[in-house]
Amino acid sequence: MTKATADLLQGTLDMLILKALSLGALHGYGIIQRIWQMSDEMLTVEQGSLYPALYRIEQRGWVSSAWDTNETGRRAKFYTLTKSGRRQLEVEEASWDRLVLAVAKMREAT
Amino acid sequence: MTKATADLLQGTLDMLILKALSLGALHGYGIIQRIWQMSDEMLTVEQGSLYPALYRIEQRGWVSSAWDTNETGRRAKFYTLTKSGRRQLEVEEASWDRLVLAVAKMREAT
DNA sequence: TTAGAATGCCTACCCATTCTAGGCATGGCC
DNA sequence: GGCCATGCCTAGAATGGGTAGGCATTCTAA
Repeated sequence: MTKATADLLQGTLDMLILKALSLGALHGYGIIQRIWQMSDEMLTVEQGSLYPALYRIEQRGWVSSAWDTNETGRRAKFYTLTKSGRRQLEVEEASWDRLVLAVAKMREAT
Repeated sequence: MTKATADLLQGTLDMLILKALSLGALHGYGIIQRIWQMSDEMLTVEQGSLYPALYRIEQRGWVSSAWDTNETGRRAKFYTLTKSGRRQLEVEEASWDRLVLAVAKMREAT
């Protein structure tokens, strides 16, 4: 997983994490890989960004976490999207869409 | 100009300012209004965000400024996009497009 | 067998940018 | 005269992502 991507914009990471978890519970390290794959290898999330973000997101009640073992038998902390998190994802996606639309309008403007 | 919009994402403001100025030189207060209009009244830029951003952008050589009088005879500081600023706008638009594309990929992913 | 890469978690600190909340001056309009 | 719009600016807070570490375990290749 080599790095070939630009930095994220501040404010997009939560949405990406929630989106990744909407496909099923996953541990932190796996979230990074899932975002990488889902985005066609365009989005790289750094561990130093992810773990604080997961903490933040859990505090807000959008995910819950539990230690478990993964398929290879290693201990890992699995995060699950909560109902509230699913709603939040919708909110953030809608807000993202509005911004993308607004910027598109700017592009068209003469 | 009532406020009916979400906050910008950190990192998008420069692009918006440069884009607004790509339609012609303008003073600060006018940039806010032009962004508001170009975006179909979706994007509100606060003065407290704009003026520091303009200072930053001028330091980087992307705009130049000069005091002048506007059409109503008031003194105002007019900003003009430089060659370097025009290039920067292209860079930021391309990077924006990449991010939008990557997020779209995330949306499609199963 | 042993070194290093990959997997997995975490923290402290830095840094950039945006917002809030003010201040100030001028001009137009009721 | 008073108020709103126009026009510029600043200080400080808050946010959140990045850099750069640390640590433990497991797998793989030399």
